[in-house]
Amino acid sequence: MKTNIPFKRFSAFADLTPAEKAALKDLSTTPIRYARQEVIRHEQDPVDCVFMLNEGWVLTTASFAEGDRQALKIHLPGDLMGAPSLALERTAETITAVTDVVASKIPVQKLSQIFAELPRLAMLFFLTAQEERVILMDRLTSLGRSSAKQSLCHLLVSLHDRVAVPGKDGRLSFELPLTQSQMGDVLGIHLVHVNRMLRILEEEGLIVRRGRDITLVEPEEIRRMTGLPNRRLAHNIPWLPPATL
Amino acid sequence: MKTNIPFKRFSAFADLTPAEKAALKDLSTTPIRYARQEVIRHEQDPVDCVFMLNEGWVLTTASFAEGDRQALKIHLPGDLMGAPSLALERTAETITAVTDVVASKIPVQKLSQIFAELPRLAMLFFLTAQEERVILMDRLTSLGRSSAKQSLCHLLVSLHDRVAVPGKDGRLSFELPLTQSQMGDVLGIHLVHVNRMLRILEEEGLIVRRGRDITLVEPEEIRRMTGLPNRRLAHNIPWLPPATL
DNA sequence: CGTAAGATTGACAAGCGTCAAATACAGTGG
DNA sequence: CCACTGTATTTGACGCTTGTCAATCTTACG
Repeated sequence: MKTNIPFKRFSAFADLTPAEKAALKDLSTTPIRYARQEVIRHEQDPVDCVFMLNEGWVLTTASFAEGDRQALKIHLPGDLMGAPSLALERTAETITAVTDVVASKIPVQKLSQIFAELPRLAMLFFLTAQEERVILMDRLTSLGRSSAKQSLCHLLVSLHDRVAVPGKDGRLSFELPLTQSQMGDVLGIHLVHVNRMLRILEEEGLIVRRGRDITLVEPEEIRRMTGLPNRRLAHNIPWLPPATL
Repeated sequence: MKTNIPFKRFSAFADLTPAEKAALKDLSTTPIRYARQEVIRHEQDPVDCVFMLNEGWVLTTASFAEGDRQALKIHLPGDLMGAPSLALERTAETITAVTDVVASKIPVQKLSQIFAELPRLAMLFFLTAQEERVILMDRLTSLGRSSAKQSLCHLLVSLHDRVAVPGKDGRLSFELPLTQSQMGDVLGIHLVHVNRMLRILEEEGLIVRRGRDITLVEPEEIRRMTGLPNRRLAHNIPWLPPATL
């Protein structure tokens, strides 16, 4: 059940036809390498493309007054990056490489062409945007209604669900390349408090940390603690526009 | 420069052709009336339509543990409601009438038809979803990085920008049908604290309240206090798919 | 081996939540 | 028109979560 990395999230909604796969492959230009910490696109820049992330972790942030910033999205390979700014005159988000990264530009004209020629694919773009709204809505709920500890749990299970793979001991674990400061930017709390909460979760035996590796010992317990419902994506949506072969 | 209320936000991005206008008009079924406080759609319901709001104020919320809830969006006439849940098996959002409301259902099949036949309109739906993401991102920043007072300012200017009309004294003011408890749901703070912050803003001479009417005496000062940048929507986007006449 | 970035810890202060009670207001029925 | 009743607003007191400041310790890396 392995799919092409780019746009892998589309396959949740529908199986792509050859024509659709070809169009997606044709979408991006030459992949570009970015070093750790490098800014891929800065906020206030003019909008002329979106990005497809091929390798590495990327953080999208909005800057607030005086050095404070809020992380808006943690991007993993297969993610479309920078799309929200399509609606704006100037970019709202700074896109920064967390690790070494490979990404490719997608010119807006190419996106437009998809909408003109492959309506079902266009709908998948639309649905992915709605999915991102749901993710933001859940984060808003987490930030607004729960404690820092609960928000941290939400962050950890979300990442766990996206990237965890079985380790030697059979337990699911993953490498977390974010600094505690960056996690604070995601959660809207200060790094000192991130550290406190991580220590508490570790003392409670819910997680284990070794270097950058993190293991959720009790993933379902942690998920319960978030206070948020489990979302299930729509699959094989029956009402999509007809597929182009 | 008056436009049809439904989908009025589309006109920010492009001028609609007659065929596009006709398709939008054909989109919704018979308008339905909902009384104040009535639930239009409950979370966990199956997803079979979205809604167009024609009249009144609507609050979209997600429930958290034990009576706590987070407001995700304040809907005003012309807004598409319930779209994020299109990506899900079950609805994520409870849609509730704040005032008496008129809204119409849009079956998903009709939406699909638009994508199949009117690519430029499809792109406008896509861009509106991205705009909503930006709005959520700014709210996330506001919640995560600023004080309750600043968040409240953000809420007030946002509503001001959307609905304020000149009053007798020439100042812009508007009717705010939300209770302080509902405002707390929006801001992720408790109603008691909403009240405190409103009083402080009033003591500072930044706002004036009379019943449900609220006037921003110093709108630009309040906007500055939010700490967020002014966003400007893209206008007359040059790269849209060709229009269908 | 030296340096810088990140992690950790402690002490204290501030913002906001929580509880509780009083007041104002709107809608309803007599 | 008024009394009644539920809902929304307002205010005060107090405590907990989180922010802030500062110092130390660890790790990564040249």
